[in-house]
Amino acid sequence: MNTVFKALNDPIRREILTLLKKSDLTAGEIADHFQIGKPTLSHHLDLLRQADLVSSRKDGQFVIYSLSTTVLDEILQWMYQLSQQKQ
Amino acid sequence: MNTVFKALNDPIRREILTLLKKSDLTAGEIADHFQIGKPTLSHHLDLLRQADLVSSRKDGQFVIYSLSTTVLDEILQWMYQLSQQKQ
DNA sequence: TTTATATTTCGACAAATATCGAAATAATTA
DNA sequence: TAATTATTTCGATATTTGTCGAAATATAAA
Repeated sequence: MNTVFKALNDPIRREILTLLKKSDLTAGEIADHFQIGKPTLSHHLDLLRQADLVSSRKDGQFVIYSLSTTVLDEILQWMYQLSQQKQ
Repeated sequence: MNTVFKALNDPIRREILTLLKKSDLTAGEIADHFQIGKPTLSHHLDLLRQADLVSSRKDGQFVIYSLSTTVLDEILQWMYQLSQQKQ
């Protein structure tokens, strides 16, 4: 839970998730969407992977990233419980 | 959105939300649940309030905190969109 | 095998963050 | 009014985080 909220606590990482929602992308393709260096992006991807918010697979010299939704569902569950009105 | 994820990115602050889900509490009552100083807790409450995740009202010399769910609902919405399978 | 491309790791640094004790503010009680 | 209680603000500090350039690793192409 900690790692997930940490991973979500950054606009670039949240934008990465939104990009990956549309389609899988290589690290380079993701980097093209932002004005930050490759090492920085690689670090962001690492944090997202640590939180199990994305998965990656190697394809030749490329690394392809995909969105993982399992953990998101857990957080959704937690937030839903909180947001329910008490009675 | 930034301030909300920032506020949620701390176990103590998330625990505070869970406590407030059960009932409204004064700053002191919240502090009693944790092994941290009053100034630190006051700071946590401030971040939660900045994110509109809690509201506060004064009652004599006490300050009573309550959970606010409006912003949680917005985040829920965002996460739900992400978690939905693409087709 | 050399060169080029894609990505990550390393080392460093500036900015942000959590924490604390002391002091300040506000309201209550003696 | 003086003393007490509840909470926040202030100033300082240690830790974490985002960022970068350079170097390392891995694969593909010439």
